[in-house]
Amino acid sequence: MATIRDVARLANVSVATVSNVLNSADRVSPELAGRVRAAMEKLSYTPHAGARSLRKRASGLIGLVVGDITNPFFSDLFEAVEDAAAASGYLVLLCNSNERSEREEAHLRMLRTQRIDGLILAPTGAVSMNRASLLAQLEVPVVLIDRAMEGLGYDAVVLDNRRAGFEATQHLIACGHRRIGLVNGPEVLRTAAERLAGYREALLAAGLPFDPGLVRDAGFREQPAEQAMAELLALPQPPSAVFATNNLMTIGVMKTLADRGLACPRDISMIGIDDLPWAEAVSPQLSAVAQPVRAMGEAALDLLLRRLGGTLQGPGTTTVMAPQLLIRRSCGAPAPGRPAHVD
Amino acid sequence: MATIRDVARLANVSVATVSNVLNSADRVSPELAGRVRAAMEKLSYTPHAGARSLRKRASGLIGLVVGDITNPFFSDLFEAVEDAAAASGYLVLLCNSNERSEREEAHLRMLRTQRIDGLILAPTGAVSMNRASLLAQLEVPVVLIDRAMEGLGYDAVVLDNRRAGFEATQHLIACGHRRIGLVNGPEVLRTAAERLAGYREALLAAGLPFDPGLVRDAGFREQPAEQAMAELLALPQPPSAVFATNNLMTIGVMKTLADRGLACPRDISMIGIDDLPWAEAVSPQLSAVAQPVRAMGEAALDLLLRRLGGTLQGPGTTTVMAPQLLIRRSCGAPAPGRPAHVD
DNA sequence: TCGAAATCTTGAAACGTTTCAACGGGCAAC
DNA sequence: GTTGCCCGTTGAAACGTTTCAAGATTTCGA
Repeated sequence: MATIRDVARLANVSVATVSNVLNSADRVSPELAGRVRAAMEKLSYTPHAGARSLRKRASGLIGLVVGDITNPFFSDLFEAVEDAAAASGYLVLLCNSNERSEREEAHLRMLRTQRIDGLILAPTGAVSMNRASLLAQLEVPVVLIDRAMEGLGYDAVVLDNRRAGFEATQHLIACGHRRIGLVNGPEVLRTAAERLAGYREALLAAGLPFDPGLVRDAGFREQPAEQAMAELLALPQPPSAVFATNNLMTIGVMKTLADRGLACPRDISMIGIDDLPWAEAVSPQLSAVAQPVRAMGEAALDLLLRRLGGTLQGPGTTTVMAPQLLIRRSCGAPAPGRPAHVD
Repeated sequence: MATIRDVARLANVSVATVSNVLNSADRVSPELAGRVRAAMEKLSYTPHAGARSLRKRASGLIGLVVGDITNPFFSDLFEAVEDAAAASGYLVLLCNSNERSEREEAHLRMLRTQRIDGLILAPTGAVSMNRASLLAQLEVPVVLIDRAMEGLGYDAVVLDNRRAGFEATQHLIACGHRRIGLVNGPEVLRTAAERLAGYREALLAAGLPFDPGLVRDAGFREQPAEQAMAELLALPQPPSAVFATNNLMTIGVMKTLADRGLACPRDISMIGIDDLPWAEAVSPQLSAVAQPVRAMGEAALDLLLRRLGGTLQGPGTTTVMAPQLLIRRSCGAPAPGRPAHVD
């Protein structure tokens, strides 16, 4: 494979000149630049990223670590981040921790040996001390997404979880429901706690009682959500609507409904947080509170780039993004501007 | 950040020795090795991948380029490849071309700059000459997945597409259908052509006529599939079942059905290629011909590693994987061992 | 006890870049 | 015609590793 020396030799210039046309093109005269570019073309020269990163002390790499790339939220996130990063000349290193913190830590180490310039992290579970120190050792800017980690001083981009919980619940109430099941994540996680708070707030605002028996912790996972939904249905007085606070649990809930032959909104209504790519492909089309994933990814990368560029300094900021209520047909209300669904 | 020199200094040995404990641990005496490891620990030393790759002429990086990471097939594939690669000490660089060949080519250049050791490629669309030469310039082993590219001599891992088409169609026929719509990809792609061939073969085997009016090219994409399904429904004599040859088109078809308020299998039956994570969460649960994605990813990586290790030599081989028919409830046949679905 | 062989350790070169100080030549000002 | 400056170009050092030949030490057999 051709090196920069080969190019220099062929173009009859010094190695430094070739490097200059690559990096600061204006420092070299048009004539030489032309010769150099021709030589590069002819040899189909491609610089060696390792060597470059060694000398420049910057790799052009950005790490993105997510819990489950199979989850549409994260794959959309990757897409958004990669697009934005490419526009700024960065390459994104995706790490999939499978929601296991050992894997996540192994990945962080890997990213350190790659000398990434910055990291976007969707932390899985709670913050161990171990992980905090791994992050610190990275010695690069870190932006948290989806879940904030307090006290570490990192920038974060998160959903307005309280509002998401509020709007979903409020919509259900507006559709006439008074007993609303909540399939939530573990309350030790801030996201789950806030979504629950929003739920309670909407109940309160409508003068409805809060019944703890209607809320279940399904760990933000699909299987437990199936189980949780089954429990809710087995209640002496089951809810007439259910609200699942993430997409995995939405699927779990739907599975249980499908198993029982129950249809929305005929038998029970439902709404979830996170839109799903196939939400409009099922009958009835699924209402949801969507996260602005793309915008979140872009915001995170923007924060990171500003830290890298030095434009942004000081303690970490938290960017809160507004959820978006998508009214479709799973809660009994007609979608705006469309005739009601006839069963 | 600590370098190998710092470690050497602290452990009071030479740089070469430190390198030896890192690479060929048995070449160094237990005592020194202990000192060195302690020093590394104390300095929390992490090697510099760039420098290493520069010297070793091997980066430990494997490229994976896919058309759409948002597609469950590809995100599952990434997961499988990453798991297997991690087990062999490789890091996977994921590139998402968004099904645009310019992006794909940009990515290939990027990967060359990174000096990847090998590439797994799910080619988008047809093979341009341009891309063939980019691949050649990589100068590393390449394994194709999902779609083979003939004449380039690369290893490939593909589904037995003919059989997938055959089994899906046969199942529909077994459920009593005689007019079966086919929402297919463009026949210029081998995968689409073969799936069509399987469809025709099943028809033939059952003594049913082949009606070209029942097959549509929806470009393997969702939107066109919606349209195609609408056309099929508008036929004077619409099909009683439809077979979509990938997951995106399955969603498109379902959307059209949902829009029309049509249910499976009550109003029309359907089956798709590619299983979907939520196939069991919808009513009725969706039958499908699944690709063994994990096994395919592992096979591809295995091929790659064997090329890298020199165990595998000579012209490229093609590994054909068997599809798996998942009978659920969207075609009217009762799932085995379960009572029929009552509507 | 000596020499040879085996084992461990190390200095130095090399990998492909970027960067920086220094150089040379042309040109304007005096 | 000299001085000084600016601009484009370059040689060489440095980045953090691995590798290899050679040096040092130990082991063993004769």
